[in-house]
Amino acid sequence: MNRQRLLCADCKAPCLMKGINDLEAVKKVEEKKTVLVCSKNQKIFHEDMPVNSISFINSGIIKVYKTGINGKNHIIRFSRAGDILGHRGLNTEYYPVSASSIEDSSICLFPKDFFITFLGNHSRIAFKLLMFFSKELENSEIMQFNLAQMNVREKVAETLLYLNTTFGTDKNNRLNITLSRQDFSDYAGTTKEQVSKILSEFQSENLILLDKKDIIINELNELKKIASFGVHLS
Amino acid sequence: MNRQRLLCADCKAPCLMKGINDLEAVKKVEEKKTVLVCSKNQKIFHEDMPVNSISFINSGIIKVYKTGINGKNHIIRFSRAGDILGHRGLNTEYYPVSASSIEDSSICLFPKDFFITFLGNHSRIAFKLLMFFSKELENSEIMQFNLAQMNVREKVAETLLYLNTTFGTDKNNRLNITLSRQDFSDYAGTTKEQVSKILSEFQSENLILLDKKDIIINELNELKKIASFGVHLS
DNA sequence: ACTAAAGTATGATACTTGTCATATTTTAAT
DNA sequence: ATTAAAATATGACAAGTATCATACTTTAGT
Repeated sequence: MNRQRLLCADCKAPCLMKGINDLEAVKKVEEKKTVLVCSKNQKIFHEDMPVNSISFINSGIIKVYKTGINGKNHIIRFSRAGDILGHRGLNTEYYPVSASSIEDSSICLFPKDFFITFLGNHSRIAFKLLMFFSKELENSEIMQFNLAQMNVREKVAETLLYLNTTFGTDKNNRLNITLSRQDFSDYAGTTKEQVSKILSEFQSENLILLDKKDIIINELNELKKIASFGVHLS
Repeated sequence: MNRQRLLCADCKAPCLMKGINDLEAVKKVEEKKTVLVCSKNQKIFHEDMPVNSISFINSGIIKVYKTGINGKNHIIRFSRAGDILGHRGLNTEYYPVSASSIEDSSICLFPKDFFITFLGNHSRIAFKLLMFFSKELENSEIMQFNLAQMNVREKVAETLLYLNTTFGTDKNNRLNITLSRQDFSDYAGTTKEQVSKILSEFQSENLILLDKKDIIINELNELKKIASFGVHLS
């Protein structure tokens, strides 16, 4: 792991700290930072753990979820480079959700107290964060709507659209994220068997192509039609 | 309507502007305020309307919802005196949700531009707002979880708990809010018929009592048990 | 007080979805 | 390369839920 890459000043991830021209401040931020490098399937934090830091993802993909019964979790979002992590710990002593890596990842941690003080001294960043929260809330409310009103086929189509928008595809329309059926269903709001069935269905309709663990999107517009009445995440 | 009651300085609603000791600022806020008095079932704003103001509810109850198909909406929340309304318009040009009064209500509107400038000049209030958004996000994610994982009986129990916590009851345990079966189901994430059936079921189990449009909560603890595996809104 | 309209309750039915069982494929370790 | 373990696919079935039809109750307007 190249430690050099994780200096705030050179960081390529679009984290919230970005855009501070005050080099003095960047240096202070740098000093307070801890870098966590973790492999696939590591737990970053768990519900009811005390919140000590607010973090930004430097690389990798993290799932944020609530643990349900019988190992059936509900995944709130998949976060990637530049995304903030644990921000909901701002107003609570204990995490209300869990987070695990689904790929090898590196994460920059800032002590919560420092982060809050920093916000107090940088109102532009505080405002940026406020706008970010507002956007997050919008997405969450869209998720509510979709979970409440879509049938399984629509939910699976909508999840494909979400993954396509959030992680994109390579030049061959291959999704830049690989999920287990379980993770897919925990996000979509159904079961792993239903996801298997519907994805096979989509494949037989030539909307997608299943290649090992990868998914290739053939007919984005058709998928959009299927999830058409839903509101889409952005 | 007593216009006097709606002076910011005397306002009893716990709105976000509260707690500013700077009387000069309060006066400025006062000047920018428009008061909207509306009767039951009035639309306050609708999806895709341009956002001109951020508001606080002075009295009454407002439902905030997304319109779905066949008149089946999804209600995001019921807001009451002191709650902020249209705050999601902070980062968007157009409202992502609709809002309607379900009781006679009065609402204080502040121009969006003024509100944003005001936040810039009062970082403590901006921070309060940030914490509020964080809390809202938490509640929304809990809703996601419940919509994804609860069965109908659990959803109905959970909705009763939500109404009980949010609006409370009078001394006879009569809920301080009256909803149509349709609104109830639009919040719970099911149909009006299912709500009728489950509420009847709860009544026959002596957990609640249905009295005209009112609901009397007899066994709060039993309802909590039914929704036990769910995470509860606070 | 009467009447029409709206809202609610409830049973029957059909459809959707989750669960279970099993076969097949993929992955990872030796 | 071989084998065991894990993940996935798929069909059969059961359970849960939505829809529809209809009766009943409540509300609001005359």
